[in-house]
Amino acid sequence: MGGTMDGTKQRRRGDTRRRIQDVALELFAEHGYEKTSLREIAERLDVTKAALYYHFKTKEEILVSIFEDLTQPIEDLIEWGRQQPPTLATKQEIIRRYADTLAEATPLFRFMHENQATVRDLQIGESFKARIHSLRDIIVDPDADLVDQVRCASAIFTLHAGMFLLQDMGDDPKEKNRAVLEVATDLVTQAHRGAGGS
Amino acid sequence: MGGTMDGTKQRRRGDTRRRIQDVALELFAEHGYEKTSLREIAERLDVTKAALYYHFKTKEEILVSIFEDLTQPIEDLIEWGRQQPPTLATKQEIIRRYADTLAEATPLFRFMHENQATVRDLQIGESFKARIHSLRDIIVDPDADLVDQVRCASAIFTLHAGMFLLQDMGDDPKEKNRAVLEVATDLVTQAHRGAGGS
Amino acid sequence: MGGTMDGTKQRRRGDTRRRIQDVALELFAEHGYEKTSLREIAERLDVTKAALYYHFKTKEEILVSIFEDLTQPIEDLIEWGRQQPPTLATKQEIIRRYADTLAEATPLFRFMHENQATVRDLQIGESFKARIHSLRDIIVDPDADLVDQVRCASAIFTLHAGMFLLQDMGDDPKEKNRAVLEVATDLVTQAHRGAGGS
Amino acid sequence: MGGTMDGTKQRRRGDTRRRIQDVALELFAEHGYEKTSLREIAERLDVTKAALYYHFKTKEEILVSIFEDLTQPIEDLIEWGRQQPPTLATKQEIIRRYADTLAEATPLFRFMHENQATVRDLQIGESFKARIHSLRDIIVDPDADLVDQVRCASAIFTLHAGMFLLQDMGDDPKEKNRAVLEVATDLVTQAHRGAGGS
DNA sequence: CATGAATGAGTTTTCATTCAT
DNA sequence: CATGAATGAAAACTCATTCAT
Repeated sequence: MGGTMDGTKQRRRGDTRRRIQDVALELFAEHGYEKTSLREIAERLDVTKAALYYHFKTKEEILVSIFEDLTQPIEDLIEWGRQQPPTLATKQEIIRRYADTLAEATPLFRFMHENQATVRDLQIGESFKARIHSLRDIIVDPDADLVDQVRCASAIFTLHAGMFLLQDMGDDPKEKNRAVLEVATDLVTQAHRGAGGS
Repeated sequence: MGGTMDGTKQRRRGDTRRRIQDVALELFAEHGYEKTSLREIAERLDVTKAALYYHFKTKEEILVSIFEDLTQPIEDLIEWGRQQPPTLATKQEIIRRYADTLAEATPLFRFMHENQATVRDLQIGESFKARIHSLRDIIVDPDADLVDQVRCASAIFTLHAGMFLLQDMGDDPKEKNRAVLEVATDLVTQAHRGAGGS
Repeated sequence: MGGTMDGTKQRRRGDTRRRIQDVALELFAEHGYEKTSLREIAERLDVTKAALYYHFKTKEEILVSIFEDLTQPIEDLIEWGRQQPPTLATKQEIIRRYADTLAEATPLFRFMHENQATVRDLQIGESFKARIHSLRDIIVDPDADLVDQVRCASAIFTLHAGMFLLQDMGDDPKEKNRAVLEVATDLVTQAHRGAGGS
Repeated sequence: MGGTMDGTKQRRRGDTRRRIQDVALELFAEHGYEKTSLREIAERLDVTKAALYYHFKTKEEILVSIFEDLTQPIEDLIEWGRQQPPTLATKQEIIRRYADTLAEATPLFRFMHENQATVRDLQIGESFKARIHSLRDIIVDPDADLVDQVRCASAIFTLHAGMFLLQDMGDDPKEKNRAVLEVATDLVTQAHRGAGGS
C-alpha cells in the first residue's frame, strides 16, 4: 500500500496536477495568459475542462501554483545572498547562480518577462517584482552612485534578455549563455569598483 | 464662418481618430491589449463602440495605426545610422537618439515591452523585432566577438529597462535617465574597444 | 440648357437611382438579400451609404422599387390574359410570353425564386405570390381536375427552374430555353385536353 | 434505479442536441437561415445561447448536422437507383420513393428550396446540388433528347413545388400529393418514351 | 477523479439608419 | 446631391466557472 505499486499508475497518480501545470505554462509562455483558454489546456491534456477544476480552483490559481513551485530557488538564492558578506565575489556568485536558476525555469521567466502587463493585475506580479528588487538590493548598495545602481539592474536584465531575446545570436547556445553571463558579471564588477570597493 | 469658430467644437472635428488612438494606447499600456475591451475605450471617449468601427476596421487596426504613427522616428534613426560611418561616435549618437525616441513615445514602447507575448501573434510583432534588430546591427559588427555583440544588445535593453522598470530608482527621473544613458553608452563603448577600435 | 449638354453628365443625371437598383439586384441575386449589406452596395458604386438614403428611404425600399419596376410586364401579361378567351391557344401564348418576361428580368426572378424565405416576411412576398396565382388561374380552370391544375402550376415552375436551375444542361442556352418552353407548353396542352377542351 | 425512472427527465437527458436541431430547422424553414438568430433558438428551448455552443461549434454546424442526418435517405435512394436496371419501372419507382422521402423531411427540403441563395455559400449547397443531379442522372440518360432531359428535371421540381408551393391547391393534402406524384410520373414516362423506350 | 451539460457575463464585429453640413 | 460622423440594436461567438452524477 502506498509503496511502489505498478509504476504505470504511479506515473498518473497525482501526476495530473503536474501535467496541467506543464501544459499550462507551455501555452501561457507561447500565447500569453489571456489568450490561452482552459479549453485549450484541457484539450491538449485530453481531459475535460471540469477536470482542471478538480485540481485548481481558478485559472489564476494554475498560474500561481506554477509560480510558487518554480520560484522557490530564487527565494533560496535571496536567503543565501543575504547571509553572505557583501563582497564582489558574493555578487558575482549571485549573478552566476541566478543565471542557472533562469536556465532551469526558462518558460516561467520567459512568461513573466513577456506578460508583464497581464501579470501586473494578477497578485503574483507584485510578488515577482519584490523578489527581483530583493535580488537587486543584494548586489547593489542603495546608497551607491545612481549609475552603478543602474548597472546592477542592467546586469539582471541582461540575463533576462539573454534568455528570451537573443535566441538568434551566436551559433552555439552554450557559448551565448557564457557571453551573457560574462557581460552581466562585468556590469556588477564595474558597479562594485565604482562604489569604492577596492 | 469657416474661420476660427469656437475652438471647442474644432477640437472635436476630425479629432476623434486621434483621440481613439490616445485613449487606446493609454489603456493598452496600462492593462494590456487583451484585457482592454473596445467597450472600455468607447466609454472613456464617451462615444459608442460602433464609432470606433467607423474609424478603424478592427481592434488590431487601432494598435497597428498607433504603431505605424509612432515608430516612424525609429525608422528615420535606422536610416540615418546606416548612412553614417561606423565609428564609435556614431554608435554613441545612436544610443543617445534612441533614448530620446523612447522618451517621446514612452507608452507605446512600454506597451511593446510588456506585451510581447500578445504582440508576437499580431503582425506588428515581427515588424518591431526587425526594427530592433536593424538597430542592433548598426551598433555591432556581426563578426565581432560574441561577448561584445551581447554588450550592445544589452545596451539597448538597458535603455528599455530604464524606461519601464526602474521607475522606483533614484529620486529625480531626469538624473535616472542620465544614468541609464551613461550605462548604455558605456556598454557600447566597451564593445567597440573589444572589437579592436583603437 | 437642359437640352443635350455634355453627355457625360447626362449619363449621371438622375441615373444614380437606376445604378443603385442595378447593383443592388445583382448583389441580392448573388448572395441573398440579408447577406448583402448597404455598405457593399455603396462601395461597389463608389458612393457613401448615406447617398443611398438620399434615393431610398430604407433597404427594403430598394428591393421594392426594383420589384415594382420589373414586374410591370407580368401585370400587363395578366391583364392581357384576362381579356382573352380561355382557349388553349391563349394559354400557350401566355406561357410563351411569360417565358420571355422571365428571360428579360432574369436576375429579379432568380432572386425571388432563391430567396423565398426572406421575401415571405417582406411585403412584396404576398404581392409576388398573388401575381403567380393570378397567372395560374388564367391557364387553369379552378374547377378542373386536380391533376391538371398541378400540371399547369408545374408548367410555370418548369419555366422558373429552367431559368435558374438548369444552367448546366445542354450546350446551347437557346436550345435549352426552347426545350424548357416546349415542356411547359406540353404540360398546359395536356392539362387542357384533360379538362375536356375539345 | 437506472431503469425507467420518470420519463420527463429522461426526455431531457441527452436529448438537447436533437431538440436544438428540431427547433432550429423549424425556425430556419420559417424565417430563413440568416434571419433566425441563435438567441431565438435558445429562447424557444429555454436554454442559453452558450448551451447551443456546447452542442455545436457554429451556427452553420447546426444546419450541417441537420442536413447530414436527414439526407441519408436520399443517398440510400441514389445508391439503390444505381443498382437497378435503367427501365421505366425503375424510374417511376424512384420518383415514388423520392416523393416519400420529401414528405418525411418536409421542413428540411422546404428550407433548402426556399433558401438557395443562402445555402449556396454554405458548403452544403454543393453537396445538395450534387445529390439532386445524381438523382436526375439516374432517371434520364444524358445522351437523350434535351426536351426529355428537361422533362425529367421538371418531374423533380414538380415534386419539390408540390411540397412547398401548392399548399393552397385542392382541399385534401393527400389528394394533392397523389396528383403531384401523378404529374411527375407522367413526365418521366413521357421522357422515357421519347428516349426510344418502347 | 473526472465528465457532461449548462450558464452568465463578456467579447468583437456588423448593420440599417440618422443628421448636420 | 452627397458626405462624414455617429448611433442603437443586435449578431455570432468565447470564456471561466459550476454542479449533479
